[in-house]
Amino acid sequence: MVRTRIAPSPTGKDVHVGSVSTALMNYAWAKKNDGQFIIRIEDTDQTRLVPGGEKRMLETLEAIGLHADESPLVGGPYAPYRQSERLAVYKKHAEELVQKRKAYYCICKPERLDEMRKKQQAVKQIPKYDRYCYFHQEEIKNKIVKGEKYVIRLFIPNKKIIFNDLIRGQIEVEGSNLDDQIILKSDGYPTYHLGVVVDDYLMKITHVIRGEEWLPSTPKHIVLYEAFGWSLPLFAHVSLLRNPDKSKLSKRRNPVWTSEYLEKGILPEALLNYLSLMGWSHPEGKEIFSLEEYVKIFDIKDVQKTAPVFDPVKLEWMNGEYLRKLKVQSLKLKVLGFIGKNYPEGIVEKTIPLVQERMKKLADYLPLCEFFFQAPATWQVDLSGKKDFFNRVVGVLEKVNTWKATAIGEAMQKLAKELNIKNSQFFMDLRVAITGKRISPPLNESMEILRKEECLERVKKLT
RNA sequence: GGUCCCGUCGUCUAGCGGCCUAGGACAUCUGGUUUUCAGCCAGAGAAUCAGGGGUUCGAAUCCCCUCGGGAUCACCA
Repeated sequence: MVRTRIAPSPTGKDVHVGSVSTALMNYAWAKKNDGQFIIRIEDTDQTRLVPGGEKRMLETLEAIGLHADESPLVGGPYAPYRQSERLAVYKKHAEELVQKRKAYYCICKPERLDEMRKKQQAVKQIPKYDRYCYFHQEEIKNKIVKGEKYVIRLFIPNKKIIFNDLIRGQIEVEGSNLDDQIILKSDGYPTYHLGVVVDDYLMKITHVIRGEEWLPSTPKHIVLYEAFGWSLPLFAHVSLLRNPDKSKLSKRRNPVWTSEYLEKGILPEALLNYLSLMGWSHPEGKEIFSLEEYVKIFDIKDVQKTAPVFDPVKLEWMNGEYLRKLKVQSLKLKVLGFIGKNYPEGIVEKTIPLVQERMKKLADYLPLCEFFFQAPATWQVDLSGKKDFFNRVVGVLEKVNTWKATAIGEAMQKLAKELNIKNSQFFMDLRVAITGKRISPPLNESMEILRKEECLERVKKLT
């Protein structure tokens, strides 16, 4: 049975797209193998919690279609799925390690540790705890009994730690390069290291697929697994999404919160499709495919080691492809949902065919179609000297009886010829008169939708 | 700085010792369609496969070194 998980921390306003990227792989791997995909909230840092962050995160994940089989929302056999509700579990396990002499109490003050680190760095040594408390455990225990605050540290043995990564192969690290990690904080909360290891084990996670940033701490986790006497899950460390300057994707260079993309009218399907192409490619070279298809053919072993640059331009291209494939009815509903209920459905529906292939994201609709709902108040071209011209236009338009795009077009073409004005010039002036803009959906069709009276009114305004 | 990871067009990638005078996609540029903008169609430029050494009849593909980039070193995750 395959069980995967993502373990986000609610320390931001929403899910990071990078998290969605690894979530997608976890989801795909679980589903491909008829397993379960789990969401566990790692909220053990009380100082960095963002109110509402967890809720938004879970909602967004759900909204884009990455449904969890077990999570704080849907529950599951290993509940609770929120670490702050599992404190007793971690404490018990930490104490167990102390009993086994694999971990020890420490009451060293942060000031002393800081000073020590500074000294070590000054002589270019690896900053490491000096194990003072390890060598004075009995004395320390007495102080703790009397109420002294303490943490629990993991004892890192002096030996080579070797593990296999599904994506990167065998990785070796010397234990002597590692610091004795704090696994239980003085506030009783576990640190990440204890939390993940205990929960991944108890929740029977088989594949730990997570960001590359965790690679350096994986040896510490291995030590923990060994200290508990537990067998290891399989590890797969996925490369981090990058900014154009190759640094880790950050809000300075790109929107990083998933909701920021959804709010621009990027479709969840397109986002997932694009993200799936970061560090992985379809065996047939296809670029557009469904989540369902991805799940079927995804394989961890095909995941690339290099860290990809996240390209919002290609994302938008792909989103445009998705938009163009939609049925008018379905695009209409999406546009309506996006722009709000104040716009008349009938007109939105009629305008969709005119703009569908011009849109890259839902947010492109309104700038293109605003004029259908509101007469222009400003004009992108100065039309003040063209009163005579517009008078002629009004005269001809008034005589158009069947108000259809073709009839309007023919009448206007004829007038252009009569006036000896180039089509491009003629229609640009008319376009700006009707829409206010130099760029618009096809004019004749737009005028048809707008109705005769409305068009006449707009043109007359310029006479 | 220590440790670990990575290195094919601007970007995402294909490539798994001969099919590579390195393929596709986005972006860019040119032409066509045209009443603007898109879209669509056709085409172009763009990678000494980071560099240097090996191994081999043969290397983008295997090995070594150098360089470059990134991640990480907290009572943060």
